Amino acid sequence: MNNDKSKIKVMVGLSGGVDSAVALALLQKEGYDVHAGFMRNWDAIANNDFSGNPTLLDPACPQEVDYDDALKVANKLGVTLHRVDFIKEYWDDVFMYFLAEYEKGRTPNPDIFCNKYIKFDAFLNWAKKLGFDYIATGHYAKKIVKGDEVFLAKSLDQDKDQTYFLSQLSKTQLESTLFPLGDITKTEVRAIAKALHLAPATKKDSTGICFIGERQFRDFLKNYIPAQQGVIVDINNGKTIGFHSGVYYYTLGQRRGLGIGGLKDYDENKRWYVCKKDVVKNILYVANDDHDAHLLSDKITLTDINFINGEIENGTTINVKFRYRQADQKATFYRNEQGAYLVFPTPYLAITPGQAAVFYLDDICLGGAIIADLYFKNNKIN
RNA sequence: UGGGGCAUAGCCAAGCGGUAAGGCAACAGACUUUGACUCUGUCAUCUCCCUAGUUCGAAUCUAGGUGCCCCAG
Repeated sequence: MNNDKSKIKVMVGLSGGVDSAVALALLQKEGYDVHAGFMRNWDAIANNDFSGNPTLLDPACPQEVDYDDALKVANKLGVTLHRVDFIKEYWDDVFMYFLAEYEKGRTPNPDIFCNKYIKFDAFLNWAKKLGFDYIATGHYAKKIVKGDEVFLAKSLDQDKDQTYFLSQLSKTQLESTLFPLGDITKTEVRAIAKALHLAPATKKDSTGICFIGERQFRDFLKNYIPAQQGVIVDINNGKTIGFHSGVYYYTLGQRRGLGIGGLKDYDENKRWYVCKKDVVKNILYVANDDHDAHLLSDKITLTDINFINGEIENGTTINVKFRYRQADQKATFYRNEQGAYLVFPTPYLAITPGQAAVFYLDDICLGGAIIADLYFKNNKIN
């Protein structure tokens, strides 16, 4: 059976981290004709990424450290490493969207669009042009093939499941992809990397926006969206209780960075949470309770609706994740002339416009959408 | 310029003679391929507005300053 797979050419996206390194090793072991591709999609200097960037003074650019790690892995496994840049594509298709969303007062999820437009589009097409049959990544997700149909499913390691970030993929994109880590745990991945003496075996998982990295977020945004000071208002009594440096920089449900504390006549044990952003008036509304009624919604409208295997029937109740690593919650999907929306059996807390609502039926990821407006008892609240 | 009250960390605040609670904020770390949430830790020592005194010992008592608040002008 190795003969069959040896004729299948797979381009593995190799990031320099453990996950993609092990993905590569596993596919190679299975007998595929594997190559590796290292992407560079962000140029900190060219993209004016200075403020809030902790790596500027590093002796070696972190991307080059990652490249070195990727190269070590490729060399260790005897695999050819290609290198490709999608800096323009990332800027145009992901980062412009990201900034436009923030300017509207929303909280976008760039990594979802990075997958949709870069890894599973620009990178996939690049690989196809080079004659590859598939791309593969180190995502924790399963691709399940049943006859002619292909499904996206949660990874075996439920704690690491990354289908949330893959919710905007099309069936076509999925068909050309392999997820070698879908059936193993993170612990096993680390163990395999160690056993094979792969350089990133003990490397810390990377976080922050994919391809950009860890940033002091508010300062990072200030490179592109200028600070505009304004007031912070208690949504429950309209009183000004503080000042912010720009409503754009905050997320609904956020607590940190408000600088409000020790106000008289308030419960001293309670913290303040962002519950509304008025971009036009530049007002940030907050509430003094993590369960304040103003944080609740019972219906949300959706844009960018994507069903991987065809749209579900109007009125179907499904499981939905509104943020990464959140427990699934019940919601009923509706679509009419006005658009699509979800209705909840009970009000949910701090749902954030711009983030993804991702649909599940058991372990199958049906697709997802982007959260538009929030409603509570039929009143728009965002 | 008569009377009364209060001055403790960025903010709120406990403490009532025995060697500075707690909360919020902030910061750091953990978690995390977005942004958040969450969790853990740190955070007053020529220290409790200043000065002098009483005392073995004072944030706590006394006197005098200084500042703020309230009532009466």
